[in-house]
Amino acid sequence: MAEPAEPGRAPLRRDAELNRRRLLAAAREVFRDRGLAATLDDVARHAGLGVGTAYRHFANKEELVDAVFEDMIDRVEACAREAVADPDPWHGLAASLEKVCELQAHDRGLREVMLGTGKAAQRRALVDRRIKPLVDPLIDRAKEQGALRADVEPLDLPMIQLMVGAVTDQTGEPDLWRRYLRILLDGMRTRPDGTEPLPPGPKSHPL
Amino acid sequence: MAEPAEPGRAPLRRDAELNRRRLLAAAREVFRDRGLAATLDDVARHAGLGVGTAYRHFANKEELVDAVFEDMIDRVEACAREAVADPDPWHGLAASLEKVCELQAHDRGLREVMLGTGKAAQRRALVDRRIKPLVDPLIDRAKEQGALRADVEPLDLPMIQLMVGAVTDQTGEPDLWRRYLRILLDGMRTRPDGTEPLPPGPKSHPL
DNA sequence: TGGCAAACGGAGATGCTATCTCCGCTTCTC
DNA sequence: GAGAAGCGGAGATAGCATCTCCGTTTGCCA
Repeated sequence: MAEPAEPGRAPLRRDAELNRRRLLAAAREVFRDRGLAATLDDVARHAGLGVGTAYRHFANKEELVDAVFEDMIDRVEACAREAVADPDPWHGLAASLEKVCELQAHDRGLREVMLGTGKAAQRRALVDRRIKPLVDPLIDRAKEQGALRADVEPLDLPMIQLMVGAVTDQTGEPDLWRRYLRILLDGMRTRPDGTEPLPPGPKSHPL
Repeated sequence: MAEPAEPGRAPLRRDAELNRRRLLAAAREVFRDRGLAATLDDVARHAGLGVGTAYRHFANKEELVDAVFEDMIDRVEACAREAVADPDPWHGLAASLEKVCELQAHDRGLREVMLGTGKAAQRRALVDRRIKPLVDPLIDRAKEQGALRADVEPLDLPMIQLMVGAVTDQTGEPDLWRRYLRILLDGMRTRPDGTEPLPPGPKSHPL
């Protein structure tokens, strides 16, 4: 009567269902450590299964990436919500960026989804649609508070992520990003001594 | 008697010498526009020559990249020297970064050499060895001047370039980098209201 | 428990792309 | 004008990722 697996799919044999989960778990690890360029063969081996099995469950790699990516969206959104709840807008904004950057720093696959081109860009757009409504008001509040310089725009935030992600990608140092995020945050705070206005921001969506 | 071409190489037939130059010029353009991933075949076609000719002049792509890269070093160093001559240390430092970032922004091949891994990293190290002695004193002077925050380190500069390069790479917008370089520079200036100290910098050379 | 459908495994077919070679033909040079 | 130097570009070679096929194993239910 009950459906142990997702609905809309004919129920799998017990071993098949187990293997499906194994594949998803393996994919999460492999994508996290080696990025989206990993092959389905890699994932299958890491799950202790044959390639054929992988291809029975997922028609191709994209499908598997999509499946894994569901998780990522939730984790990213959770970060944003948590940070948005902060009563101090500036602190909330900074914390929000820090959270997301931290997620990215530990997960190469996530970085590639958040910063990449092609399919990755479409996925990233999906996150944006869920995150933007949460974070945009935070930006306004931080400006009213006088902490965030007035010429910062919402689209600057993904660019910050991009830059910070590049640091981790290139160096492999797991915590170095914190230093440069701090510099960027300090650069976005209003200064008592004023600043020249920022050069123009992204024309449309930057990624 | 005179050697019209570089010394140390048996003189080439006139047409061969011309083709060699054509190849170098084509390589500069192709690498600039399409990055180092372009093939020797691409370069040859762009030069209006056959692949065979390309391989007679350069044993492989690496050799060609090295040849083209000589130019790049000189241009980058020229930037640095020009900016170092600035009497105002902070302004000189900022201008120096801006110059290099501008070069990078117009040249995908240069970006890949400056920011890439593998062979590219070794080449980039070569630039560093020539640039660092010029720029390091500038950092010290800018700190003494009180404009640059004291916890900035020399190795932060290549990281800035990295981040700024990532902006251009991802967006393709040719001037967007200016905005984020400005934010980074503002983040590196000392603030009248003080700042928390920066998280630790790169352990060794970051790239 | 027997038997059959479902699922598995993994070698290898397929397709793609980049690197580099080879040799008949062309162009310079003396 | 003859011999050497250089050219062109088809195609050999190699590497790699995707996905298929089918003989074998496993779970399921009567």
